[in-house]
Amino acid sequence: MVTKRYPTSVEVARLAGVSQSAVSRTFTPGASVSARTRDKVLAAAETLGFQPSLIPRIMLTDRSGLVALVVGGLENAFYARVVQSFAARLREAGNQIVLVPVDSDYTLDAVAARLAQYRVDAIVSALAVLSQDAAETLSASRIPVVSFNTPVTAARVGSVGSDNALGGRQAAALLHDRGVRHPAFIAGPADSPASAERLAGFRDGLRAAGLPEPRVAGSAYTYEGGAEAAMRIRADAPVDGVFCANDLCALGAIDALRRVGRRVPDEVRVIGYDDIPAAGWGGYDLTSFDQDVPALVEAALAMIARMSGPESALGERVLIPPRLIERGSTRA
Amino acid sequence: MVTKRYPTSVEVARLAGVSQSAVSRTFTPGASVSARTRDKVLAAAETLGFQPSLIPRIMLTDRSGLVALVVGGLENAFYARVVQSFAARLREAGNQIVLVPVDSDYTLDAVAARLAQYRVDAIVSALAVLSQDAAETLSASRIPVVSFNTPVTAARVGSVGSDNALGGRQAAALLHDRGVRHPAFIAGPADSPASAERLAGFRDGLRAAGLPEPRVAGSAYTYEGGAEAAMRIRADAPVDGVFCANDLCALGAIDALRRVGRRVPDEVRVIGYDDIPAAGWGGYDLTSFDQDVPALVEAALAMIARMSGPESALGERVLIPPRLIERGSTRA
DNA sequence: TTGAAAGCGATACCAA
DNA sequence: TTGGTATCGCTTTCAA
Repeated sequence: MVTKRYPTSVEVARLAGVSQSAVSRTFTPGASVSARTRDKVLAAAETLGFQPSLIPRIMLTDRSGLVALVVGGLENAFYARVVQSFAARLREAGNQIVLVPVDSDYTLDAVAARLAQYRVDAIVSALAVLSQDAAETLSASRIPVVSFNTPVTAARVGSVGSDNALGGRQAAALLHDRGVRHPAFIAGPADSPASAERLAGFRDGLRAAGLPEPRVAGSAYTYEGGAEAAMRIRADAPVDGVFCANDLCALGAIDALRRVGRRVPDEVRVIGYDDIPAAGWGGYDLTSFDQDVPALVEAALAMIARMSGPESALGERVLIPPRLIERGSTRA
Repeated sequence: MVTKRYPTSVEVARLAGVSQSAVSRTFTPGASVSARTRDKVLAAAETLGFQPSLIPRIMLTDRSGLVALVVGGLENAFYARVVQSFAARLREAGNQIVLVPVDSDYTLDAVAARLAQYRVDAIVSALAVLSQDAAETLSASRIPVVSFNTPVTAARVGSVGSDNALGGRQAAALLHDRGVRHPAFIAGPADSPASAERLAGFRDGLRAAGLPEPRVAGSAYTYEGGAEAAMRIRADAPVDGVFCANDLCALGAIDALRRVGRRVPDEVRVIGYDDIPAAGWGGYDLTSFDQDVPALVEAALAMIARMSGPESALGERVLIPPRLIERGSTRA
């Protein structure tokens, strides 16, 4: 025999000697119930351990109060912070987070369908890379989608991101100011739009400062990737300033450079992106860009609210200016 | 006017010219439908963009397929890994994760009620500290609860954790072996059971090795906390070996010690716990304990399965032996 | 203020 | 293989 798990409003009503409707009203803020009835109901509910189910309400309203957060790579502290920030704001709004960690785009199709079946109210993709195909799959679910740091064009899909080009330009200006003559860029995955935008801005800034084209090496947005890329760049040419697509890469690069005897920042200046906690740690003291996660999250939620209305905002994009956090890794 | 968000099986049935039951069967694996009917249904479903709702099924079965994961401090890479590991296994089982980041115990009461209303199938608490009160709140929800790294006693609440005492003993043995004479322990928060157990084991091990009682300083399981604690210990006495309650503390301690000119590992050996990625980074090369997250997760899921049955396992506890990962911070 | 009754959108059983 | 119908636990009219 299957154990009955939850008491229902009917059982509470029976115990309290009132109608089921009375129970429902007691748990509906602002409904009209007499104090006497309410007390009886609450007493009965207490005895039975009754918690009104939210499920029927979802059925009635098609709104679940669930917001899906699709993430890859929580090991990057930046995304951990994004999740925390979302969580805090969504909780204030009474929503729950459905976390969907994803390894690659491949699993995203199945995920989108599943989320639709749960009637989630919105999907936030915090994937470093979101393919156009995947975006369209999500778009087809008719659920408002906001993509973090990946501009995509599809109906009911908006995007919010750091102003990467601006950050890139600032990085170039700072390195120039610190006397760098031979700049390099350690990129993220080839298909990462954020990395591409940071590089584009970096190039613009270098050009404006009269500096040469940067050496470029790709990595994987990871510590190890940054270390390898730094070695490839170094074998290539004399480099005295490196802008990295994110902090994890930058930390790997710093360690790799030091391992082969290059001094940071004395011989090579390094800049990262994200301002993760480790950037401030003793041995690194990494100059970086704070993406302003709270502002990003705020913008994402506002966009979702707009898209949840009858008319669907299409392809909207919001950029948040990053804040340069200067530390020791760019000392002149 | 409210926009209708999702097409229903009735609408699909009408369009396909079949009964609603036929639609349901088409989407029920292993149900008997003729190929002809199924094709008509699928075509209609495709046109309308129909995805069968999971909500009615939850109502019928009281099983949502939702598992709640309560976490504090995702900024600790260890918990990020725990979440990823859970996610992977739960997805295989067809479950979704409801992520509940929590700042303190205080919010946990509201959280438990909310989760009960969503009819989540289980709750996993990966909080570093779970008070007895909070455990009882969760227990009262009648939902199976598994607590990570925090032994608690309450009905339907089990716990899974690293064998912290064993780790502590191994840490003592290793330090002794490396010639340490003046040991210290940097603890987590005063109410953290994991920290207390690691310390207890460490004390046992030191005693067995004929070493003196360790100096002890509390911290907050953070980088900054570890740095401060290291300074307090140092002001106190000559210390040449430090076992830290977790890696984050250990990294902070290493940086703080080096800042004041102590050489690690030459003058002071350091051991952490968790084996987070940063432990392997160049400047640190921190010896640590791998808690074996996959095994912990496996054990937690098995426990949940047992508790979901009719009879509720009470206060069960499973310990997983940690693996010592020796690196440069404990070179003799 | 209260109770009765009609849905919400699926599943599952029953006859046909 | 099919279609009709009861059912899950609520919220929401509608009368009383």
